[in-house]
Amino acid sequence: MNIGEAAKASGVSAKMIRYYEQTGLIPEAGRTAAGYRTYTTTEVQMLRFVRRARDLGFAVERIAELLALWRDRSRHSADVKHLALAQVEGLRRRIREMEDMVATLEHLAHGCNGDHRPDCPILADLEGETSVVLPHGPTGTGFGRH
Amino acid sequence: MNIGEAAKASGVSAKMIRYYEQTGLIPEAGRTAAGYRTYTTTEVQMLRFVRRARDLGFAVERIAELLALWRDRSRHSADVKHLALAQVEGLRRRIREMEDMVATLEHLAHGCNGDHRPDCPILADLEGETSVVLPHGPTGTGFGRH
DNA sequence: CCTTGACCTTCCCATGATTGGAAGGCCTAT
DNA sequence: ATAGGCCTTCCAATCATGGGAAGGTCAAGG
Repeated sequence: MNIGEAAKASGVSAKMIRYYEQTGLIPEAGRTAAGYRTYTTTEVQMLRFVRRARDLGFAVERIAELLALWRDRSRHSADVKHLALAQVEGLRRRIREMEDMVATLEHLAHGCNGDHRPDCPILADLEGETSVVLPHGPTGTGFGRH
Repeated sequence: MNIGEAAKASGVSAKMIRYYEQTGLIPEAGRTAAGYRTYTTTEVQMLRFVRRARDLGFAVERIAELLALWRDRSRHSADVKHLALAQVEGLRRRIREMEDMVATLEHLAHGCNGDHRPDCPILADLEGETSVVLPHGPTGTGFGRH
């Protein structure tokens, strides 16, 4: 299977397959006499693994760790779980940050008439030194506050 | 006021002030005879505006629009409000995507023993073609789910 | 007056993941 | 044999930010 077919079968673009190979995330593919990369179904499976992990928001660096565990048949599932939960933590932190932004923006937008007049508390907040930074309140799971 | 003081007063690093000037987000600063950039309190206020908008997650491109409205004394507050609510939309969409990831990861992690044994449904999911993609519900607001 | 240290200037490079394109080689079907 | 669709490598751009080098400037103190 050449790189185009592997791309279609795995959902990873040919460009990215070469990039992953170049950066060492995946091993170098075999080559035909003409220099074309060839892929086995096992390698396509690995590419799908990478794709799926990306879809779950894992950084490529973490995916390298996941792949190492995947290949290690004497791995401890605790290590895998730890990576997954660390990822959850990171996602939740970013979600919280964005929720704070949403809360602030909605608060400001609520006070804005949204008509033809120029007066606008949103701009007033942005320009002033007394900004309304809404903290994220006691909502949520209470996880990972630090 | 030179760039270092302006940076301290606005919360925008000197590096970023030069970058914003170079990319046209902010106008070119005045210069001393020796070539040092100088900043007035008005310009520092503009930098604070930019800083605050970044804190609310606005892309620099949007901030350019916000600054244009800020400067336009015959603006319509509706335009400002529209930008703010569009930003809320964008944030909510990204939050929803990440919440989907969290839900999937937690689902998978929940099924993982997390002990010394190698068996792990997380890896099984990543490698398989039958992935458990938890969808976010029927296109609601994405609220009230976790 | 000269040195020192803290500032400033421009220029280049790196990040992370991804995409785009150019120039050239290969393969297959007509 | 030629067309077109693949493939190869290399180079550049994205977005916002930081790091650092090489060199000029300024203020304080000896």
